[in-house]
Amino acid sequence: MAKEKKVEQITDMEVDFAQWFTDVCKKAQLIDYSSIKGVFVYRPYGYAIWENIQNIMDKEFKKVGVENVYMPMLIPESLLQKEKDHVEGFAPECAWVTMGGSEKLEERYCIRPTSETLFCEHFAQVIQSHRDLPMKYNQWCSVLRWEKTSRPFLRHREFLWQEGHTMHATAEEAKAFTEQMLNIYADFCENVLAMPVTRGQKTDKEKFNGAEATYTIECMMHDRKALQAGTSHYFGDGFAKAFDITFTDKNNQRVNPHQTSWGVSTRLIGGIIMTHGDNNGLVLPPKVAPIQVVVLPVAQHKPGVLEGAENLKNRLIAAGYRVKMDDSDNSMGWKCAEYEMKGVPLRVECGPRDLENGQCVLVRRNDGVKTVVKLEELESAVAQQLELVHQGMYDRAKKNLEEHIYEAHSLEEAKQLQETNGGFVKTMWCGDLECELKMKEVAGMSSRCIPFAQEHLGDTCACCGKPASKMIYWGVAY
RNA sequence: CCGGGCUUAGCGAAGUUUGGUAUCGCGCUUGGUUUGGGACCAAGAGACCGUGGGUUCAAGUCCCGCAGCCCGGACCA
Repeated sequence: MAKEKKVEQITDMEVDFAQWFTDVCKKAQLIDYSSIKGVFVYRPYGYAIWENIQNIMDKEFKKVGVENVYMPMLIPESLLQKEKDHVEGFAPECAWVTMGGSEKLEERYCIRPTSETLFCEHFAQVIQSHRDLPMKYNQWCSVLRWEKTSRPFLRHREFLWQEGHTMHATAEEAKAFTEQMLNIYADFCENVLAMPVTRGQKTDKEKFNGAEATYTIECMMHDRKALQAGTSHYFGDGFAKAFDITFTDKNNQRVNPHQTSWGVSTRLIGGIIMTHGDNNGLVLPPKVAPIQVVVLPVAQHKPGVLEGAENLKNRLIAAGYRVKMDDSDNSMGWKCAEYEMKGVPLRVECGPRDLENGQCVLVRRNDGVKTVVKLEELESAVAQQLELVHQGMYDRAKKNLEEHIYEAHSLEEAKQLQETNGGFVKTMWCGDLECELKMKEVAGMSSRCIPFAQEHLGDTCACCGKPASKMIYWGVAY
């Protein structure tokens, strides 16, 4: 049976989840290590996933009026230091350019860890009037943060991302836009990546340096650890004041605009791997899979088989799918295992017996289910099966998320639940940093978010017993 | 950044204790037989043993530094 068959060379996830993850990244040819710690090579198959993410997401950005720009990679130290909280947060992990050719530079330049300061410098130049607002910019680029530990996709020193930066005339409009972008991320994760998310707000401890509020989408991986998949920040006018960004409003008053920023990174690919993968390898969501359908001719030396398979391939390409046909000399078993490891959502098998009967066999990657279809119904059957793959993946991930959210009313109970089950532990929380630190110390969990969908679990904080009105999710995070 | 383990062909390993001709499996190349779940036979190619020093007649093996990888911890929007 397809489902039980194991791909050799990949460590079982039940044995060692971290090793399984590394094996999948390497064997599915997503990524390669370079000679510098934390700096990775994105191989064609891995980069293609990112390109598909970019294409789909970029269209969503443009629907809400966002324009793409490109900012410099270098930030002068003096510019970086203009906003106090911001520089304090990022200084420890900045990398610096100190030499230009053989000359020592007068001022050192930081390689961007994020580009708020560059955008602000530019906004100060180009914003004059309320008629210039809102200004909604985004850039696709890489950033550099000198992390102490690194893992493929989850924590790189250099990683690919997009960072959106917008300026608005009023606080209300900026706040609303912050939430709108978070919802775009959340919908993208669910509808495109089949990854269910929890939407909520970060605590002050976890929020972005310099932000007034940070909103987040949190996902649960197959090993029940949490992954922050995207964030959207409301800045108020803090940066605008620090960078002297002003505009003349309708009443001819000079005032500061209100700002947002929001980003997702190639960490999303890590999320895909750990949400959907299994012991046979990668399982890719159909909408971003570099190969959506692989056509495998069976007994291809027999007359007519190769032509028949080629015909199916061409029809699917014409129908708009990303298709590959493998007519190499490798055995059928080898090919099946290969494309399972690479997570191709749908396999089309086409052999002499199938062609005689005017049919082919579709096999879903996520659950191994085989469907025999008439050749004339190929296009509609593929569309239907890909939809079922997406839905099956989403349902499984949703079940994993929902079944591993536990309710606790004390630190001890939270610790117990985390140790036995993993997942999210939800409690009431008074809002004090002390209690957040205590939870980390006692139960090893950080706060993940204060969900928008609040529940009333009681009247007192699970950590200190004082009155509490907020419900919060805790978890062990990547 | 702290502690532990590791680095030998594209991949996975043996060889390191006791210094003395670099070994095995998979993969790769060529030819042939195969092909409905990782096929088989035959002949080949492929390694400055992570890197820089040192000890020695002689270093994959012993000593010192550095880099990278993995596992914990701390740190991390």
